[in-house]
Amino acid sequence: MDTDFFQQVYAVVRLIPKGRVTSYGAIARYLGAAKSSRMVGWAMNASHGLPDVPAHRVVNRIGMLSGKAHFANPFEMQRLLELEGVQVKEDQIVEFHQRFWDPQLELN
DNA sequence: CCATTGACTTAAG
DNA sequence: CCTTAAGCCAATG
Repeated sequence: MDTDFFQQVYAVVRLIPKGRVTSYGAIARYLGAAKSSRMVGWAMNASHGLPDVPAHRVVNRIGMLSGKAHFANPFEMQRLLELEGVQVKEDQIVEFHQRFWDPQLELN
């Protein structure tokens, strides 16, 4: 389980800076599985109960809160984001292009 | 074992 | 940005 794909996803998600967000595809690309963005989503689905995996900082490529329905309640994801200073309007992250954090570029 | 599903992405129109 | 279509692959039925 050490080099599990899921574990790698969690490792990257934990590195997302507060107030920044990234996409499933960006994470998948960073892990060398560019075409497996869906599996990143699966990993997040399994991340429930893990101590510090900020799943709310991971959205789809246009900054929409596609995973909000999978939280305890659909408002939790938006609430957590706004708590970190990320503004959300109509289930979409405001100024998404600015807020976007690409592990491939920023983590290096 | 085959079929369907899905917290996705890209390309084309 | 919307729609349609196709690719992707683990999990589930």
